[in-house]
Amino acid sequence: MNNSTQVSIPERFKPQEIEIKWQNKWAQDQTYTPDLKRASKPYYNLMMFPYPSAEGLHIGNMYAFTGVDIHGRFMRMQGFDVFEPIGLDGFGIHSENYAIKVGRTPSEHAKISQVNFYRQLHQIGNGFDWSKSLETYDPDYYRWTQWIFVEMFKHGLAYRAKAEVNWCPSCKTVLADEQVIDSKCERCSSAVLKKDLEQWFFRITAYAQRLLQNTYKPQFNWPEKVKIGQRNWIGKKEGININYQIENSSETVNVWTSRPDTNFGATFIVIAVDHPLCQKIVTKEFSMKAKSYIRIAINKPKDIRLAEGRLKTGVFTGAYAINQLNGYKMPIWISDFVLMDVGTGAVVGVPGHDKRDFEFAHAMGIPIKRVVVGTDGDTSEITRIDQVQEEAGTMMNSGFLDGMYIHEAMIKVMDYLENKGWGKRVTVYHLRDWLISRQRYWGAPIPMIYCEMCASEGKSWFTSEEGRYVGQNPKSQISNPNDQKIGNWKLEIGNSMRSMVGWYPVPEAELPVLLPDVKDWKPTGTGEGPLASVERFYETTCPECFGRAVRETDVCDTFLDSSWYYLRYPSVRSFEDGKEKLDIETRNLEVLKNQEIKNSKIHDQKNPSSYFKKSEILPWEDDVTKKWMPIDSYIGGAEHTVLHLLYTRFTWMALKDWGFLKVGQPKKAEFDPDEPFKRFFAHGLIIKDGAKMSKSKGNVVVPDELIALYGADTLRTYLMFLGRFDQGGDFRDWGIAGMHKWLYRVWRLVTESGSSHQESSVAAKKTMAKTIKGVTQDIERLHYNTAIAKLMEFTNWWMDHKEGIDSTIIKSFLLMLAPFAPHMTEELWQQIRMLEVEREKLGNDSKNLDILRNQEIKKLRNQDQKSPNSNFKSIHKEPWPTYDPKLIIEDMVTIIVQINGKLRDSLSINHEDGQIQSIVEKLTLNSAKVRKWLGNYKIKKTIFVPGKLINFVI
RNA sequence: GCCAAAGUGGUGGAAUUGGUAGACACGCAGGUCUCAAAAACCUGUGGCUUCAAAAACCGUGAGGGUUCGAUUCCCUCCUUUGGCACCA
Repeated sequence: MNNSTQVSIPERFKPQEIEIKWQNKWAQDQTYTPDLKRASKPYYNLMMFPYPSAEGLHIGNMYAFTGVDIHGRFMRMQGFDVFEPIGLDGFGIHSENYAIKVGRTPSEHAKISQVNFYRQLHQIGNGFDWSKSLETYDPDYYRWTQWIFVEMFKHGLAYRAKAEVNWCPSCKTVLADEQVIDSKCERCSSAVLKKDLEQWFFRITAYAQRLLQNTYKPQFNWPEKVKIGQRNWIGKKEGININYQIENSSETVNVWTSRPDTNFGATFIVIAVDHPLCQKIVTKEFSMKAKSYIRIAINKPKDIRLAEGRLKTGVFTGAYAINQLNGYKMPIWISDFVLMDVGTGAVVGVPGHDKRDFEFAHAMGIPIKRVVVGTDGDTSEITRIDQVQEEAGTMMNSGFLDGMYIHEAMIKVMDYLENKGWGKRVTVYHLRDWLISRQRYWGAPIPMIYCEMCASEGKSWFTSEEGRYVGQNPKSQISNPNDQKIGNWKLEIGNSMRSMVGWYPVPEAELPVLLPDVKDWKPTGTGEGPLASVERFYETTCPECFGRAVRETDVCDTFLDSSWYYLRYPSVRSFEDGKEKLDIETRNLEVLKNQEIKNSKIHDQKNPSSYFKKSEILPWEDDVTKKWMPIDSYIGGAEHTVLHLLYTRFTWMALKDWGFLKVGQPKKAEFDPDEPFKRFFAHGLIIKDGAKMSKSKGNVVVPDELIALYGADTLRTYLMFLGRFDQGGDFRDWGIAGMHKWLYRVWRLVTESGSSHQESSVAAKKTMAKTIKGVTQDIERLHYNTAIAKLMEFTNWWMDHKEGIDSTIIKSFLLMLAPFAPHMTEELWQQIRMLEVEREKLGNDSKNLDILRNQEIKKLRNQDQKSPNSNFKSIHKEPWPTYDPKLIIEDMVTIIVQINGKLRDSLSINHEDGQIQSIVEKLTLNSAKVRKWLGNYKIKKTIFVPGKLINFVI
């Protein structure tokens, strides 16, 4: 450039050095550790915690966490006390299988992967509060998971019932759905069978109505598609249960239908292969055929049945049910397309108005009756599937319903059936109860004890002193103002009492039930979990009669672990200052020691009132919970938008109903305290080469190498630039270098102009004002990709106008870049601040500034990280930049000139004139271009949008 | 089959409520600097017609509609992705 030897050489951009330095500084400064008790503007920024897989954190996790972190950093700069915790959802089948594969126990493996995950989570540069991290396999955590199970039980929401599992006869073990491939075992390829097992369920259906209703409240700030997902899953349907008398029998068949309006067209009944009536009503003539059909159908795996498509099979029972409406004799069939666990396990067939019923009737030669006329007016007989009339219409061939529109007929016929005592209106839900039991090892043991002795006497916890006490005073535990919403509490208890004979929850003082270390376990061959072969685990004494008893050996579904973790974060036990969190082993020992002490006291606690006393000891601190709940923002993957969120909402509601949860109350109606999340946002997925990343496809990208090469700042910014945060993006390796180039350019622009101190030009101020406005709006909407684009636009402008940019503008720019590239911006920010301090001391003696600057940078770099710097204030705690709205108003506007809606010219005009149609019209019509296009045509119409557009219609 | 989301240059993607389609980037091409290379910087880059410029025309999965004007709203269809699945 010039001959001067004094030109300062910009400091090289060394992300690896800078990043570690600032991560340490932030930790020392506790930049991201809010005072949970004293925070004045709490903002709980929650992200879905990761499932620690074998490979470690992958780029998809990093994408999600970075997006959430940017939101958190933005809110912090808006003046909020942001709490952003992280943890590990570490129980579950994948960890268990992987551990088996590498020959470790799951807990050994968990320790290794925990170290790896936390290392990776540190290096991505998120503003995590590391003093509050948790792991679901930590006894200190699952103690409370078990406590929630116990409370579910005590409140009648946990019960046992039979449910089908996948069973591999060769491995003698239960398989998860995902371990079944083409109805064969993933490990040994033998055919998978179905097996009925007694399992634990949570009665989430008792909350179905409330879970549904809340989604319609205006405060329910979730994306529409996620709301729809929740509603469809709950799947509320109004219908009627009809009891049909079986001819020549004392039995009746009970059928639920949502279309009783078409009941005059019912010509048959179908019951499930495992319906109890199968044993009772089949006539001798048909019994052989029926038995063989049932035997084959009952073991037919689900996917084989699916592969057979809509092909309808079935057997006639020989029995008939009478349709009371018209006396029609409906043959009763048995078929595998009817499922026992849906509705009443029986269907009434109306083949004229249901395609599936038509297929069945058609295949079996059952008569088809038309009872509805659609808009096409077709009243002919229905002989082809495309004639099946499922849409709305008018009734015919339906006695007293004839001529009515179906909706009117629906009400009339339901009233009629109810009046006659033949049916009863019933609302059903697609939602089924939550299956908690897993016949596995790596999970929280279900904290229940079964006592054979008590069972033989018909006793259970519900007949114990404590159980009776709670049972008599349900209201003392439930603070639910709208009780009918959760169903009849006493009834639930009643239901549980009957099926729970012999069962006792592990006394709270004995929790946690520790998962024993097992070096080698084998399937028991009975369908029980691996713990069933660990004698020292399952052998115990009955809390009631002190006789020999056994523990439940199933473990909890991991969805239970993740249904309450956000409640634990703010109350995670802090260990002594300066001490690292205890590792699992040490903590296990600690808990064991406590348990010994507890065990010795356990049986002193026979006084029922102690139950209530103990309920004061909770997994959370009331004051902290009240301050931070409900969650301000929850962001997570779209794949969890149904199950995880539904279970979480249910757990929250239950804990709240029982009075365990003290929630912050809204001042107006800005949020709903009945819901755990004020706002939920679903981010998109990162794909690679057009497909979701998965190990089997071999397209998993690991962030470590990329961070080593480019630094976390580059990777973060690149990931956020790929596409809109709610839509995900396609990861390509070659794009990241471009992002690195840009950040380096920013580095150079800032360091090069660091020593200049001229005034900003008006143009620069305007450009920055526009940038602040745009970037702020984009970040608020989580449109990070366009926010980055706007910052890039600014740097492009900067390149051409270096002389007009002062440190105020540079600082605004760095503040906006800070959430994306937190390390680099911190470094540059601190350099500028030091320089400013020095400049104040020296006055504007520019001669020495370059030298000074280099000295300061050296100082900064070599700063002893251990010595606290009282002057330090992180860029991440600085307020977000603001702008003067007056600067946004452009002097000149561009008016688009259209003729018949096509762009023909544009006109630059000053802002005021651009608002006035007559001026714009006059100027436009003067333009030669426009005159050429108008020719001799007459202008029929002129459309004018002030400041934007004028359109002549000719 | 049902539910949800999406389809825009060679590529990833932009385009508040309908108002300049392709912002920003990647890639590519040409250039400056250099002995050379890298880095950096500059210029160009939807298609088509054209030596070029200017200009016109075509263009947001396909077809139709509403409108002065449609990537945006409506209808039909096709394709892709995710979820559920014989749900009575």
